[in-house]
Amino acid sequence: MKGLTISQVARACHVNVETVKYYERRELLTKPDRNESGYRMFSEAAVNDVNFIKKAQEIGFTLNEIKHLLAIVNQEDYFPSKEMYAFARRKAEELEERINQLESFKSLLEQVSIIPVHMLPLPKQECPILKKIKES
Amino acid sequence: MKGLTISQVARACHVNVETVKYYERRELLTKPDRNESGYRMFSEAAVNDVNFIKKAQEIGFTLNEIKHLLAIVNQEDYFPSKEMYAFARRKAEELEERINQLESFKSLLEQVSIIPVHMLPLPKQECPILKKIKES
DNA sequence: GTTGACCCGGTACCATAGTAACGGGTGTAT
DNA sequence: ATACACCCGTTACTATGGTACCGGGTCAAC
Repeated sequence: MKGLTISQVARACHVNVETVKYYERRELLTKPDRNESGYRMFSEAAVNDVNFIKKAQEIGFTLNEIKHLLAIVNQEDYFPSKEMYAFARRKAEELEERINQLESFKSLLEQVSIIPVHMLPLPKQECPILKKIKES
Repeated sequence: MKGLTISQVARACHVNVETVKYYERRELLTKPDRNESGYRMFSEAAVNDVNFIKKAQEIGFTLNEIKHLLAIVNQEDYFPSKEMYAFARRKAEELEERINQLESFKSLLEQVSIIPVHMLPLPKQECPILKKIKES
């Protein structure tokens, strides 16, 4: 019964041992095999799973959403369901909105961050950063 | 001593009374005046402040960042400092990265969400959504 | 045979951003 | 005068995503 110990998985994924345990508790990772001493022995797949979780998080999925994704993925004879496509459309719309919001604020930040220093000080009520936040 | 009660402020800003108290505790709102009975009496400015906080949150500032912003704003003779411009540039760069990340994922979601249903099922290992997350 | 690095489960703790509930006071309308 | 909506401060609780610590077991090297 060979495999990776929890700290090997953690190191491979640049996460904490406790985080791997946590994902197992949250049922994002399936219960690994145990050796004679009760040590978790993970397959290589677990490394992929953890990396997957971390990437999905960066994109903005919550752990619950990721669990949902993984549940779909881990079905036997999986194929992308209507559910999955609906989920994709919903997420795309969410992202659209979010991107527009960030874009408009980003361009504001860019504008204000190139105001030459010799033009300072500006009166308080004209601070473009704060003005923009108020309008947004 | 007139002004707005906490629930008037809360209603005007579409937030919970507890949230206003919470912002006061977190020192995002300055301590309001009190009437004879110890009731908070807020100025109209408090409504603007809460709205400001909510908008800044949507953009992605944390309450601590917002507190920092407000501290700068509330200085007498405020003018946009080098600090503020540096902050703007830093935030703009962060947003740039974040936007690119979201953009690439959004376009992927859009692509996959229009795959005609009659083309299903796809084999598991080709699910474009999950593939993309793995690559991202 | 003991040191040091690892493992176990369990529990407690952290930050963030609130929300809910407590017991008791206030204010107004009927 | 009593109902009802509001206010007070304090404390506890929620969810999310972890981290840290505990006492004790395991294992490989020296």
